[in-house]
Amino acid sequence: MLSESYDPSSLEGKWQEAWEKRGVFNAPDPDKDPLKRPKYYCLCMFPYPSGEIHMGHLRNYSIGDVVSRYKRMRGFNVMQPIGWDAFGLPAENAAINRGVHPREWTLKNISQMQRDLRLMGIAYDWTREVATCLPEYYRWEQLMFRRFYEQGLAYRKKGHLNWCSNCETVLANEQVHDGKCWRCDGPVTTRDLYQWYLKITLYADQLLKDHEQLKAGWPERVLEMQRHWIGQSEGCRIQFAVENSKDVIEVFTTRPDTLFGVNFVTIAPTHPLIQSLVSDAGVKKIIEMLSDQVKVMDRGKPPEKKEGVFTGSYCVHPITGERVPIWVGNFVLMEYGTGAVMAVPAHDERDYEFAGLYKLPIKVVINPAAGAKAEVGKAFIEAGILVNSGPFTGMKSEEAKSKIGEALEKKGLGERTTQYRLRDWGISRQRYWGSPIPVVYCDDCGVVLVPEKDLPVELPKDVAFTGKGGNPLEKVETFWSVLCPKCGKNARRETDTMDTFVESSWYYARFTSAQYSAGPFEKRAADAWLPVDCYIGGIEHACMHLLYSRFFHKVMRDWGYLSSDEPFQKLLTQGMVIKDGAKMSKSKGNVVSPHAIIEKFGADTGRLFSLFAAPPEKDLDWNEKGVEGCYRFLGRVWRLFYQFHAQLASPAGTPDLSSLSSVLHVIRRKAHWAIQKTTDSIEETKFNTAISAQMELVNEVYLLMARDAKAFESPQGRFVLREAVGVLVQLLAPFAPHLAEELWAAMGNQDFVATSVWPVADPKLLSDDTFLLVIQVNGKVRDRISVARGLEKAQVEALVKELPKIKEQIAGKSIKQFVYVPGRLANVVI
RNA sequence: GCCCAGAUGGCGGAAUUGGUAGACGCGCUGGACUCAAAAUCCAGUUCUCGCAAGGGAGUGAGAGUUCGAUUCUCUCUCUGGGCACCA
Repeated sequence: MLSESYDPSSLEGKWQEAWEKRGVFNAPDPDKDPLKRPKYYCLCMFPYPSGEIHMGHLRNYSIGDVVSRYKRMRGFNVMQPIGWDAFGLPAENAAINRGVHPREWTLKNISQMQRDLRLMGIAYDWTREVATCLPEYYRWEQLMFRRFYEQGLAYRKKGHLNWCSNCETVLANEQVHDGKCWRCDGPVTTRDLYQWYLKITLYADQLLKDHEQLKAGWPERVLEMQRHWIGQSEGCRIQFAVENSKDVIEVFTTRPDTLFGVNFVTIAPTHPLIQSLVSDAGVKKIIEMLSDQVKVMDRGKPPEKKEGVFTGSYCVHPITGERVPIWVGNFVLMEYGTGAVMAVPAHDERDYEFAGLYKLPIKVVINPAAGAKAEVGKAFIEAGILVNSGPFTGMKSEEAKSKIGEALEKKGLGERTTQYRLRDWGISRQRYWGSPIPVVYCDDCGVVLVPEKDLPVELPKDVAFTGKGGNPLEKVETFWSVLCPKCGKNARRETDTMDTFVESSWYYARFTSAQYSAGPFEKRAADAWLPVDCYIGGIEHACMHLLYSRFFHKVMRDWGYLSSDEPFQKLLTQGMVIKDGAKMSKSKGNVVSPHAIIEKFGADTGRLFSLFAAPPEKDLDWNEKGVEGCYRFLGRVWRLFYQFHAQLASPAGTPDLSSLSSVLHVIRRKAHWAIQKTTDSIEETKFNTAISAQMELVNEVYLLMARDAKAFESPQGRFVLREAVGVLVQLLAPFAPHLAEELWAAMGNQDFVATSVWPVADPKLLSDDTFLLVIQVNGKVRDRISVARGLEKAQVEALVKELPKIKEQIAGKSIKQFVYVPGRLANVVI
């Protein structure tokens, strides 16, 4: 028995329970699906369990839920899992600030957020839930680390690293924002530490090339960002022998064609050869100064002005044999290329500026090609024709690039290579709350992997969190004091833990067989489910997470763990939730809690608004009035249904539909139009327009009700009404699933609307015999008439010319042209 | 500085990809219902001139292509995001 007014609180919990009890959203593996449906793996980026769900989550999961509920109704075997990205710094900070153990804090947050997600009614397969902080999960990561190491894909090196003294942890370059720690905003200094690295650079080429496979499903701007992040450039490594020394300075250049224009070589202040090249103590000091500046630059800020100093040493030009002075420049980065550049001031802007600053010679070796022009007082950086370049004079830049490269290769003084901007991924973190790196250091044996049988290396529970003095694990002797697995002597366990991006690099694969206990995941299941068909999350992950997981996927493929090349077929990046012009955040005090919204209006309303207010990829402006509007719409649906629920409660029979009254015909057409529009909009991931189509359908029915209340009483009227309302309920099901389920049941259906078959529009009801012809004169709309389809241009022209309004316009003027677009408009050009 | 994205009523946003600009929602105005209010239903709502019929302007600014431009091209301004002396 339906209540008179829409009361979400009385029905949402009921349906959530019913779905879960019947396991409606639990997906059998595709190769074991009794219904043999095609698979659809829909995944939202899993949350960090920070405590409460926020609006960004509500939005993210509402989007994912529309996709997965829609696909299910379209006949797919949909798997939408959920889990927890549960390692990370906030838990450790909570331990420091509030004395709660990170594990307790995290697990408590998880159970809180599980409740929240259930309240939202998201269609999750809870049987596949994972939490990355549990040994059942991270043990496999340790196993994979072993493989990385065994295959030379993991290595240790001392690095010049960003150090946050606040968090007492190393930060990746990309985790430093404005010279501050991205998480705590504390100041960043530098430190030299041994770190574990994963060789993502080895896959740079593939990560770039396989963009080809992603073109159709990923937003172009994300690919663009990754392209820049990987930063491929073709060029040459060239060796400049240091005069009177065995040392060699190697440079990388994308312009070997300008080799004869080298006036000097500039090396980074942190270049390893500095000590041997610079003798004078005063000069050393300046270089130290420069070196400090480069450290600043490493953190994201270029030096205000170029500075440099002559080392006093020379090197030898690889082809001409000329003496080339060696300078140190504060703008040369040790991290990119070789830490040294050949300076060609005539054809490089930075070198030009530097040469001007220190009054260095500028030798022109490229002339503009015919038609092009060089500007006076500037470097000519484009390609052209070589001059003053010995045997290469007269060649075009492109040709010279390969010819000079060849010549260098012959002499053994250079090679053509591809250079990447991408750096290897440092994964060591000096933190407690992460997966231990399964390594032991032995004085005799060196680096020794923890044997597979001893995995997982579990985090000790009894640890003190003071917030001072580095990683708490270093103070747990029972943890780090171990016997060498190889020789049995006293040894020391690695106390660094892994970057949490490691966990999120393969969780999507774990979901395919979350309970599997013989490996990270079962190959059969992974191959059955992967790649993820639709991956949904924030654009901020464009370069880090989305590159790391692509890298992991390829490595796992090469190990034979799975067979696909790419993890995510389609990527949907969603915008931020904004309120009063700023991102919703605690610090800004403009947070609206999803809880409050669910309590006041129900989950359906919250979901609906987050989908209606903006298309997914755009920022969403939170507006309480708009939320009320969505609530009103659902109420309108409810009242419409309530008014007729006696008629709607059972099937309407099959009356003759060939002679419908015009109002009923209009309703039918609108219902089928709404099916088509909603379907198209969802396919294009424009959920806002899908919802507006449903609103239009409701408005149409209301209008008829107001004008001809008895129209629905005839057998045909009953049929049309039931068809329209039934369609509406189904179209609404991915957006407002609880309400839809309630009304579906009230229509006498025994199954769930969630598993019902998505309606299909009747094409006959989508087109019309006539259309509204727009008539323009010189491109300006002057009239509109309804005309039959299929008229010839001449017929239309005759028709148009007789219209009084048009006659008036063309009186006394000659017609230059008559444009007719069938089905749309006519334009009279006078 | 470089790269990417964007700019449409009072507001959030539509527009079949070159063909009626402003769907849908919010807000506002008026009406019905009510003793009244709320809720609900109906109507109107880009600006501007006009009593009206009707005219004019209009998608950040300026130019261009076209019968026709929110859509394509160029220049500029602003906003958001990313990267940064990348050789």
